[in-house]
Amino acid sequence: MATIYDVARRAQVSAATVSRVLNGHPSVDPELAGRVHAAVAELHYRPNAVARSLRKSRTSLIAVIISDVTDPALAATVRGVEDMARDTAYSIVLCDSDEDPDREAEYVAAALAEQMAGVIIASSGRDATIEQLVAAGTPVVAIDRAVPGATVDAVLVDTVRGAEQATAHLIEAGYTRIACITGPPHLSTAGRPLLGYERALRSAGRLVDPQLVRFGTPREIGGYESMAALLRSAPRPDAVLVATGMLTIGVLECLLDQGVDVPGELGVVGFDDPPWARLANPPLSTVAQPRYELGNVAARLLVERIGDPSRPPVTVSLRTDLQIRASSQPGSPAG
Amino acid sequence: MATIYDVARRAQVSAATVSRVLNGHPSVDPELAGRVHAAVAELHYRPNAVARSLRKSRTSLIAVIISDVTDPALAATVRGVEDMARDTAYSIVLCDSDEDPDREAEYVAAALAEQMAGVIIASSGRDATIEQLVAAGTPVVAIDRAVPGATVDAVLVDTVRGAEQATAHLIEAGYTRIACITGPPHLSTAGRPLLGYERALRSAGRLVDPQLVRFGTPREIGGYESMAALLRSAPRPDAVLVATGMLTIGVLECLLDQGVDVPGELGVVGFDDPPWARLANPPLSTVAQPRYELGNVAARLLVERIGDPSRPPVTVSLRTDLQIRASSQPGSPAG
DNA sequence: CTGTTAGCGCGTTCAT
DNA sequence: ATGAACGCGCTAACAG
Repeated sequence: MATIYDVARRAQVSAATVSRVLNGHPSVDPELAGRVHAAVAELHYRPNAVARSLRKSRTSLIAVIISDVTDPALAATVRGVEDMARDTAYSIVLCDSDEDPDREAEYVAAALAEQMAGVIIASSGRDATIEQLVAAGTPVVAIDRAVPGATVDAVLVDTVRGAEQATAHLIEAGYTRIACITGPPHLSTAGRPLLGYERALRSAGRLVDPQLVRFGTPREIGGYESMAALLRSAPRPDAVLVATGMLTIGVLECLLDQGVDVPGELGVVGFDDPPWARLANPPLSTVAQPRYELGNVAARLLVERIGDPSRPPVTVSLRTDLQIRASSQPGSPAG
Repeated sequence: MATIYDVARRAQVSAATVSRVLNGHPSVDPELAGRVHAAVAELHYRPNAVARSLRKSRTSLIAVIISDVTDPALAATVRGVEDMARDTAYSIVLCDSDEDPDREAEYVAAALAEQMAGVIIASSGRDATIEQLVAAGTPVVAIDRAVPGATVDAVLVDTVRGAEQATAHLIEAGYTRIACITGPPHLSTAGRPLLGYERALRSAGRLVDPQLVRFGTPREIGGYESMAALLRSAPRPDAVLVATGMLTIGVLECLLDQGVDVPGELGVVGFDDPPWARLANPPLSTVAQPRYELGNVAARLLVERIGDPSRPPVTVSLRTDLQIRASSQPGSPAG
């Protein structure tokens, strides 16, 4: 590969001048600049980004630490980050942590070692991880999680309100024993929908029955098992709110296997609004989340912070959108 | 941040020794190694990966260039790459090209500028893109696409056979006017399933009616529009094979909107086998593809090639698995 | 086995 | 406005 010195020689200038031209430094003789550009083209010169990064102590890489890209909601978020990153000449490094704090810590360590420009992280909850980044002066944006002390920017979805609306809808539809299946209790992403669920019940003068609240393991299997447990309990619930898209799939698989009639025997509202929600049998009511926008906003905040590290941290909360379909309306024709 | 010299000073050794210890170089006095490790711990020293990369003219980054990570099939592939990459201490840089050759070229340029260790690419078809990588000596693995001249390693799914089996199944189920909706004609990923479809028809002594073959634009919308066009045509098809997961969603949306009875009025076999396939109304028959494994194998090949650039290129072909459900069996109870 | 030296390619002083 | 010199942090030669 040609270096900046090769270009300099060919253009009859110094390497410093080549550098200036390439970085759009203002005061350079147009004549020389022309020669430089010509030499660059002739040699197919491409600046070495690694050398530049070493010199500037900063790469143009943004780490995105999430649990798993195969979760469609997270893939959408990643895509939102990437589109913004591209516009601002950053590349993204994908880090799937599977909610494992140790793996998350490894990725954070890598981000530090690689001198990444910033990190967007859906933290599984160990505060020390984010603190390490902050301590190193690396710009961070937390997603899906409020950070205690608000030391960093954060972008989240108002799942409290989303769950509250969904639960209110189920109550209004006439369901009386409404269950809630959410994620592992140690994740804050699990607690927030639960809060909304409880809030709606209380607003309607209902009691919260602990028997009807289940904390599933992540992914489909958690939804499947939690639903199975609920069906075995007595008395059975007559409706269920499921707090993530992945859990929702497991719940529906369980209901299919058990031959439960939806929405007659059991009303269902899921989370996330995948394209197949209306193709399901019956069409599935969901709490739609702006996952792409979440990533996009997070990336914007990160880029802003890289540009101005002293800006006070902000927290952005995005709203959900309740999509009512047949699965939560007992009066409508069943599938 | 502490540098290798800080560690050297504190451990009373030279920087070279520190480097040797850190890189597991064989012959170093255990005594000195101990001092180095102690100093590393005390200073919280973390090697600067950028400096190392500059020195070695190679980073530990692998670029994964695909069309769009929000396609679940591609997300699974990316995950397959990442798991293998993690095991071998690489990080992955995600590049969504949206099938745009220009954007793809940009990402390739970035991979070169960033001195990435290798590239895994689902190329949209411009040969020059891959050639550029090869010319620069960057290890490449092509996925979902055979490369002319077999100059690089490739991993693909035998969609020819998958489509052939699916079509044969539709014929056997009694359908007589079987249509095929595939991707844009300029993508080789579109042509291969088509080939299998035609092959199955010919084997059964049927003619291939060009009216029944549609090349959709990518994503759901392409499936929707192609299906709508087929429904307007006369005589209508009585079955359809859809060659990608994203197109399949669009097709099903169209059928739902048009109130077409599946599988009675129209039999459907889709591609990819998402968890929701059995939750659909009616449960969807699909050609399941080993997408995770595809990425995993591609990553393994890439790592091998990085280790031994002279190894002759290989092409690996993975098999599909036909999942027969209600959508392609007119005899079974409709949804 | 260890230390000294050199240089990966670039951006940025400091002079001119 | 331009060029010379230096150093970002590390590892690979080479000596010893």
